[in-house]
Amino acid sequence: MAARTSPSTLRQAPKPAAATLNKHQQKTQAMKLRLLKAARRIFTRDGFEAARIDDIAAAAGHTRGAFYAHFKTKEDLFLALIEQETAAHMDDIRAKMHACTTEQEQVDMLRKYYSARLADRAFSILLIEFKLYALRHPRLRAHLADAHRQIRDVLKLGVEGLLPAQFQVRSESRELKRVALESLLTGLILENTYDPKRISERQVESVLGQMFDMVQDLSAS
Amino acid sequence: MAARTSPSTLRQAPKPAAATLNKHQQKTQAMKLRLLKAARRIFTRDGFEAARIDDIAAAAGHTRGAFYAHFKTKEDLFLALIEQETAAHMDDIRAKMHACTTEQEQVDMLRKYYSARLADRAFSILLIEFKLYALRHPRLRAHLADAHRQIRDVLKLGVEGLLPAQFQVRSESRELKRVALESLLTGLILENTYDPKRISERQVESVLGQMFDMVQDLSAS
Amino acid sequence: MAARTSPSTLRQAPKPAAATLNKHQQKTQAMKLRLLKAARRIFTRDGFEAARIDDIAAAAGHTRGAFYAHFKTKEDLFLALIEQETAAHMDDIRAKMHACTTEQEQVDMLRKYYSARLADRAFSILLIEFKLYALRHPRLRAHLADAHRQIRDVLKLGVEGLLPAQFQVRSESRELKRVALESLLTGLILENTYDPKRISERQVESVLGQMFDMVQDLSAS
Amino acid sequence: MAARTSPSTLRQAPKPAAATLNKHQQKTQAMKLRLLKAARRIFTRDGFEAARIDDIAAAAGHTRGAFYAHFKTKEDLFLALIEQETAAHMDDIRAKMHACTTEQEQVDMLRKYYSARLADRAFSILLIEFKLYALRHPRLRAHLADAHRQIRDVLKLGVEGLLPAQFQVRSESRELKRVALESLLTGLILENTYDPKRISERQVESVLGQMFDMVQDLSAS
DNA sequence: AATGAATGAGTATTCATTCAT
DNA sequence: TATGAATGAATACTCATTCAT
Repeated sequence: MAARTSPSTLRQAPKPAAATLNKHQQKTQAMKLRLLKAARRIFTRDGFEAARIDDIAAAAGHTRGAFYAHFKTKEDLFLALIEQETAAHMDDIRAKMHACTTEQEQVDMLRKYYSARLADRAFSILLIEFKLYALRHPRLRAHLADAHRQIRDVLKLGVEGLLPAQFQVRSESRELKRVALESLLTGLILENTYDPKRISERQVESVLGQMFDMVQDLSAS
Repeated sequence: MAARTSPSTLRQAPKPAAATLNKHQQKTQAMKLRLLKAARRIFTRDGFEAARIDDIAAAAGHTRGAFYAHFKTKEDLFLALIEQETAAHMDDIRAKMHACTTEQEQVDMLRKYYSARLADRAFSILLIEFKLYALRHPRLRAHLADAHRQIRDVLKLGVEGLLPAQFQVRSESRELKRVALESLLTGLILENTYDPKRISERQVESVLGQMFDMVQDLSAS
Repeated sequence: MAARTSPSTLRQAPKPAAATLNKHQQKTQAMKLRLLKAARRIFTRDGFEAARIDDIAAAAGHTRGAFYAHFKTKEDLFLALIEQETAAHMDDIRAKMHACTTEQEQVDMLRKYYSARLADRAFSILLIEFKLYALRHPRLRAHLADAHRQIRDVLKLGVEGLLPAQFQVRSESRELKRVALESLLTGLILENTYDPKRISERQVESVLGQMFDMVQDLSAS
Repeated sequence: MAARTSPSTLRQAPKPAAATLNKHQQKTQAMKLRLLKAARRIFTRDGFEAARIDDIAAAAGHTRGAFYAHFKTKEDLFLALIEQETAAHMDDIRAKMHACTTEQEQVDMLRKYYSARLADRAFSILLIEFKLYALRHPRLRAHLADAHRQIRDVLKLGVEGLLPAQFQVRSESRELKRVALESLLTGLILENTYDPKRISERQVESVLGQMFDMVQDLSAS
């Protein structure tokens, strides 16, 4: 019956959760993770639209039916994947933040983070494709964007307060800067992947780094 | 029939071209243009994959058959359209540059140009889709990127020397700045269209404007 | 498990039956009845093909597994339901017959019975669907028709002798009249449900009533 | 593009119609008829729901695509088939009417007509199934019933005035009698096909004949 | 050049049924 | 007996492309 994957599914109350899982639930959880792993592989390889459920299920060592026992639709799976990825990113940032002692270290860490996403361009491109898909399906767009935003919001809470001063300004302004950097990153990755001769990976990194430094001067409008 | 539209098809030696065309050729050329115009409308409305040949042909006042008499495939039409549009954009910039008398006017013109593209977001999105399509079809990617670059290069020659001082630095640096701004624009348009609640059109314009001003400080790497 | 439900399953030797049932068997029997009740609701609501096992099981307060512990297949359940209902109808008539004291009362009762079936059109339609299903599955048809007829025959015995004079003629003739009226009812219900504009419920009742009165003149052929 | 088959498609203005058809149109018409013939065979063999478009197309010597060039959907095809059959029946009645000299002959002819439909029970059963299908798809029901009614109405016009006196009463009453007889026929055919032991074909014919005679006394309600 | 009939590839999803617990 | 994860069969319809005129 594939319970609708809510943003919190994978991040339930930490205490009882993992501990309380009986054998059955553990198996279910494992299967879900296997499917997500397979989905990431197939989605990044073929793109969201071209990816076939059968391929994903097979990549997870099962058949179609198993997939539908865990996810309602292909979109649902994609959202779950985004959530997982976003959560992993957030956890990563959080961990690294804790390891920083000075504010400068934190700034450097964040710059590195954006640069690092270049290494995972396949996922960034997948995200672009998904947004395009949403745009072309108006009835879904609002719903998907909401779900997407919700995922970000829920996970962001855990990072709050850990960011260095210049990212602490008004929340609104902070978010705007983040969007600007992410959009730039998105655009650069697309261009670099489409035509590496026009802009190389090194150049993308350079532009991104400089923009990262400039962004502090951006004023919310 | 339907010769594969090469990048130069629409931009042949200007002088003999129109003159030498007999009535038959003129008719053919007119039909082709009508199809391209229709294609622009349908492609931006529905996207590449969802756009139907029938709709495009109908929008041009004909049926399928007419389409196939002028273009080999849907992809071929898509490519021709992108090429035509890219060329048109470049021509547009060149023309406006010529109309500028002071350096400040030129800077203002360029800022306006970027802002203006916000108004034609449908085409920007189609361009994203085009690049994504190219990425998912490796055999085409290199070819398309080359053709695309070639168009830009040919047309850029006419713009050279017209740009204001701060855009004149090393050509390489100038091109990098342009790519950075375009990428930012692309990313922002995508995000704004996908989720206007995350970043509004006004905010996109603001961010873009500020980046436009800052970009002079970008150093080529 | 789940023994194929034979026509006699629910009508075993009355005496030892209920008495001999131990707690376990009683529970089982109760569950079975709950499932049949749920099945009636779902089948009449959705039709045989569209009805989902999950819905039926859920309507009975359980899950799939419980269903398969009691019935071999969906078809098996369908058959059991038809059998139960047919038996119930016959029992109903018999009981009401007993309650009649004059011949006129009996005739009125019968007329009411036919009218009443209009109120339960959902079941009449399900019965049509059942017969159609049987027709499309030749291997089942003969078996089902036999079982169906057997039920009628067994239960009819109890009604014999209770019918008013004009229904007493030769049993063969009586049965023919009954079939004619039932067939007319079936056809009218189907048409009225399909297109109430062609024949309204009031008209159905009127036609049925007149035919009921005329039927005495029907001669067995 | 499969023009929506309107009730008049097959019965256009008689004079210019057949004559004006050019080779192309004649071919198209022939293909359509071939598909209808195939549809009748497959539909009556497998039933409406179970019949596969591919099978129908194949039976007509073509592939799916050819089918969709002539009919919008399976339902559309079915409606076209009903129209064709109804038209054929009407034509048949009309012709036979003309051949009658006395009123009594006409009544006998009509009685024979109803009896004759017994020979085409497969089609009657198909009609039952289709109505059931419509019932189970509420969003379609009204539309289908309307289309169905429209077909009957259009074709009925041609028979008007030809019917014997007792069928001439008020049109409303006449229609009700017709529905009653048809419903009875439907119900009897279903029962006879489901269980020939309960009511034989001979008995169906007998019952039908007697009802036919009685029907004159039916009063519209 | 243009028409339009014909081809045929391509797939997410539902659900009855089974099976391990 | 009951659960629920997993299996796998089954199918109408769209539309780019081709081809006979």
